[in-house]
Amino acid sequence: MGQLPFQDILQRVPLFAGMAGQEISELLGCLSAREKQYHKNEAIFLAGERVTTVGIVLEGAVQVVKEDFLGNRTILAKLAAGELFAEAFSCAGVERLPVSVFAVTPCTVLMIDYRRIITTCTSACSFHGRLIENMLGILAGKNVLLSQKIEVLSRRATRDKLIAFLSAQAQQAGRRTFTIPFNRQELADYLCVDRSAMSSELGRLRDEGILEFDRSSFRLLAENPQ
Amino acid sequence: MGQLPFQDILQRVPLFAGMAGQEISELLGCLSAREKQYHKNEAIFLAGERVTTVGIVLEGAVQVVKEDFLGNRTILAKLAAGELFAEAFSCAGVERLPVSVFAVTPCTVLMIDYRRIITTCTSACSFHGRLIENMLGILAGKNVLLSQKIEVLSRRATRDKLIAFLSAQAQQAGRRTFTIPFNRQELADYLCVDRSAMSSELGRLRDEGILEFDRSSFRLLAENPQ
DNA sequence: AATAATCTGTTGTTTTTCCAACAGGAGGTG
DNA sequence: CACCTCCTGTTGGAAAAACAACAGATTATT
Repeated sequence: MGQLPFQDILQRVPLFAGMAGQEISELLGCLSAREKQYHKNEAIFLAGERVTTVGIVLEGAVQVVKEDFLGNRTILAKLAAGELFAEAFSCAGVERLPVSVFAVTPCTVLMIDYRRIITTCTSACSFHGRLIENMLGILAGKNVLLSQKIEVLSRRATRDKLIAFLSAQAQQAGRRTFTIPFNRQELADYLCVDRSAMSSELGRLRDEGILEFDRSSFRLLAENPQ
Repeated sequence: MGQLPFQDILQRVPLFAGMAGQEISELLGCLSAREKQYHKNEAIFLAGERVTTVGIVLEGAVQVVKEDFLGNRTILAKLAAGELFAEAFSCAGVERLPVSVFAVTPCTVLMIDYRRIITTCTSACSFHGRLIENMLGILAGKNVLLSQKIEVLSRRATRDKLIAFLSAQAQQAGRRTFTIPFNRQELADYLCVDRSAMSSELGRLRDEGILEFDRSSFRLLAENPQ
């Protein structure tokens, strides 16, 4: 690897949190990490393949895409430099990749074999432990976010989705007044409901004295019975 | 620890996959795992606490519960012997537990400190590596399942939820004919829709020649354009 | 075999959501 | 300031889902 060409990016990758540039460089050698180039629109992974590698975008952007049996394509995520992909599938050892990954621009990707990550090398590389810890933390953190979203999406009514979401936000903030990281359209997308219907429902909740809001700042009013 | 009292259960815990009883016993010592007893209805973890331990149910059953700011309680999961809990929150290092865990029957729980898991002991215990690998696999597997569910729940219409779910099932089975692990009510619960409305929608899809079904076995018919 | 319990599909009514369209307000720019 | 764009709230009609209730099948139980 020698001089790290993407040092600035690599240092911001959560997988390498807590490591300095030189340490990352050593680690990458120990992991036999390989840089790969892709043309625009080229497939990085195709659904159905068996993958055992974790990908890190170093340059450009990639898209994670799912196709249903009717041929409908859904873009599940768009990843920029520094972001990880295929990590869950690799670590879980799924037989067939249920999604495809494409380069949306010409891009450079760092590929690391999952088995290299979990196999602690007895030799020098002292940061392997930290790597595994980071990986565990990343997967667990994603888990928490996904569970949180499912909890919200499990509510059938828009009203209940809003209450579930806002409750969670308040709980996270630790107080009844808080701001959300979404505008109305983004919130509607997150809740998977229609923006205008959601807006009406927010108005109704306000009229009923359950909450107050102004733009992205909210305040829950209903008294907790306990 | 000496003679493992819950050996049969421990051997079925995914976290200890690939280890024999004696090996698990050694490992538990190295991890300083502690058995704890709880009375019926006793709180094991309370929302708001900071947890750094992974729990494993050895005896009895526990419930994971979430409460929103209106005081509505939702049972997120009911866990039986052999099942893990709080692992994602511990590994992710969340500051405040967003859920509570209660004993629904008198029960015995094995508590393992997360930091003990990630810190490989240099000494004897050769299965520590496997433990970490298992943990990674568990978190990643859950990740895949949660993502799959979100993908389905993100569809607004019941029809689209059904197609997304059945497509995923077919893809997993590797063929167009497959059986699902749910009856109608369970499927409706998974999709978070009304059973009768879902049933009607299934009928409509059948009438339109998109799928065939009998009980829990399905067959997707629409020709894939590619 | 008879009975009970569960599961599934169907239907009509009520409620909710979606959709499209518009208007007021905030913020940015020339 | 005038103009533009983006964001938010509102409304009315169309569509979909929820709900309740029931009947025929299937499965389990006695």
